[in-house]
Amino acid sequence: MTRKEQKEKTRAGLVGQAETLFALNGISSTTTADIAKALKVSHGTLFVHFSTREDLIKAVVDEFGEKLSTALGARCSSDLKLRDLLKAHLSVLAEYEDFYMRLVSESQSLPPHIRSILYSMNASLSYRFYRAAKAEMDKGVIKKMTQVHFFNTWMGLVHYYILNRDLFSERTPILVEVGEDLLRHFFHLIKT
Amino acid sequence: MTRKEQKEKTRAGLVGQAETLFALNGISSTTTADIAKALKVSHGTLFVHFSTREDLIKAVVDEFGEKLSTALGARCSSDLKLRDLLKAHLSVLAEYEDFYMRLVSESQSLPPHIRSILYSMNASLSYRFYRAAKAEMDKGVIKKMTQVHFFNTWMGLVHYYILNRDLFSERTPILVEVGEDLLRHFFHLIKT
Amino acid sequence: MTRKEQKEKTRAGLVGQAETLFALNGISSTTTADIAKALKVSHGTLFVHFSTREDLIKAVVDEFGEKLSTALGARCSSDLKLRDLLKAHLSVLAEYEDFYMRLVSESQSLPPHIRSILYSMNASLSYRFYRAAKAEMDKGVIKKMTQVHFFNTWMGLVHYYILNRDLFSERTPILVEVGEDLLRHFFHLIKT
Amino acid sequence: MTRKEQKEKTRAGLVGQAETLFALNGISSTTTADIAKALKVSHGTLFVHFSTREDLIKAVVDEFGEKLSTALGARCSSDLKLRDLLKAHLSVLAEYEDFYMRLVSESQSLPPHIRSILYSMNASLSYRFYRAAKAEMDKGVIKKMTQVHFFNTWMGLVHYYILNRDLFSERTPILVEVGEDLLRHFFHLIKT
DNA sequence: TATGAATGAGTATTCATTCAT
DNA sequence: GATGAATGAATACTCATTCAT
Repeated sequence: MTRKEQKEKTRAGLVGQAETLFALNGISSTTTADIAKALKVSHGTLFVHFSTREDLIKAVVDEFGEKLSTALGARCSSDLKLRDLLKAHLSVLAEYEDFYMRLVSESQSLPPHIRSILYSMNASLSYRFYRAAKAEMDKGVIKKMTQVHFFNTWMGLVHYYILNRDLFSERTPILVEVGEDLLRHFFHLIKT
Repeated sequence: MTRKEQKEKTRAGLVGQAETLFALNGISSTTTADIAKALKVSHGTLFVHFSTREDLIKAVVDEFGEKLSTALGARCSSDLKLRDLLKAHLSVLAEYEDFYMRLVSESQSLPPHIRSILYSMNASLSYRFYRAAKAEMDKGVIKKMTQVHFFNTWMGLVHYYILNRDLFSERTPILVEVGEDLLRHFFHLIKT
Repeated sequence: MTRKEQKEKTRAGLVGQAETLFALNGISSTTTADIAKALKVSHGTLFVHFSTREDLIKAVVDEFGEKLSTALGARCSSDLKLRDLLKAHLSVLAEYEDFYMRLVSESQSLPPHIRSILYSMNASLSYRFYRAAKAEMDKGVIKKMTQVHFFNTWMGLVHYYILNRDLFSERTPILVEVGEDLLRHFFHLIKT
Repeated sequence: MTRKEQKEKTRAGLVGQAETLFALNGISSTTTADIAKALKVSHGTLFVHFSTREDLIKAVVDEFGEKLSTALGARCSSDLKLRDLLKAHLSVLAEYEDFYMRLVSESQSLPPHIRSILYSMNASLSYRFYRAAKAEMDKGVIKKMTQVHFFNTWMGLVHYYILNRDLFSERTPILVEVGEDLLRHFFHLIKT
């Protein structure tokens, strides 16, 4: 039992250190040796747990997806209003902003099966947001638009702030800094 | 003179080949050797013209900024209406979409002084767009908002489509595929 | 007793799996981990039974030598005629041809004390063959020659076919394919 | 010119050192780092000249094939008698015996396109030998047999001595030690 | 005794950069 | 000024072996 626990601990440690270093220096500039060193295990140990660097990256992204979706689930009762839903989204992203930024920024250079994790995270998000938005569209409070348009507008804004954070503030997480403003602007856009 | 011309020609050739390869395979996965080979000059020659790989990247981005701004200037008389201005923007970006996508996507891993070139490209753009937008805001046709908000909304959408192009269409340039739709949606958002 | 039996069983299993994998993929490209995995025991277990990879190889070769010599013994009454003896030799080698090929092929890269096992296998073989051959030499049926010459000629031919089997047939074991022909040719050579 | 010469010199040096080390320690246990070190160039330099370890091995084997065939050509006028032809063969192999032994011994673990170099070396040899042998068969001096049988018998004997040289003498090259004896025995076998 | 997680010294290969010609 | 051979520090990955449980 202790044996399995120890293994899990090391594995989790590797994933954790990887996430930290990825967030700090970027995914592609973090080496497997860096990660092992950060956890103070031998370089070879990393490959006991992940047969490939890519495998480790996948594990990190997978875990990140879980974390994000759990955190979002915890913060959202199902009958949340649109504004609160988006606010929750921002606050969750803010919490993991450093890594999320790297993920969004480097997703192009990640293998497709890893990039697709990001996509599927967003698919369920899009659906949830639109359900809340639809209610308000029907009430005539906000403009009618398709689910894709709605989601792209929101994500476009959020990602733009994240990817260009050094343009907007030196303080981080940027989403805490500009979150209120972003939300207000978004609602200004979509209200009828 | 011929000496200087030759030198300039080689330098320009390197910049050109670099841009092509960056667009094709990404900036970080293009090696200096690839670039020299593409121009059929020796690997060492590249370092006669650029003391560092980073220097070359900077030159490429610089030149790209010029090209973009020239192309935009050529397509825009100063009294253009907002819609035509944005349409022109899209058509210029579409023309250089492959490289622009790499630039946006990898800008995080580029050194700050290169990333800042991107920013300054956008600064003048933002001003121009807002001048045209302001006219329509004053007429009450579109919602009032700050220059920054206006620009971020537009760029957020454009970049989101570019960075996730494989989500929206297999055809490229994506901005030609979805340009009309994007414009329509953007005006739907900002109209009063 | 059960303890000791279990231990012996594991040890034997390791030797068996090793032989199988050596035959299949070659000795030097089979890892200790592969072997343990094939027997479904832990990697560490292997080193409980054999303190070194080399030790295991030695055990495999030892056991193989026994097996070969037993099989040969079973097929040969002591008063066998030369032709039948050689035929028996071929049929025994054919049975274990895959591993035998690896052994002959890689023996140069094996440590001397392992290679010498091969040699001692052959020593008794040589003696046996020569005794049968001597009888026929005395009768004047086959040419007179020394034991070493006789044995080298036979083994040279056999090994040449085995080591270059892909040159002679795609079917395996090669010794079944060409055995008849080989025997006929050998007797053609040695007959007076 | 000096430039090209220098390059060729390094390349040739690498091939030469590789051959030496391959002969000394075996092909598969010689690392690219060993080879570079032996020539006192950096490890990276090796990959300027050979994009792959396999490429280098191929070059070594190719060059070896040339050398062997040249040396054989030099020693053989076309109207040589069989005995002199085989004697020449032995003396050439003796000269390069160490490497030849490794080549024969490890050919099984070499990629097919390299192994095929060995085969094609032998094909022309076989033809040459048989032409000389045929003449003597027609005269009734030696036994009639097919080209393949003739060649296999000879090569089988030669390779057997080479591969098991430590069995026959401590002195090397073994083919010098036992050459006379081998030839005499071979002719004893084939004479009518 | 068996386990299996951890080790660490390799291994081939890459690439921006240098420098003698 | 251009060349291109050489460099060497990295890089991901391998594997026999060890050792605490």
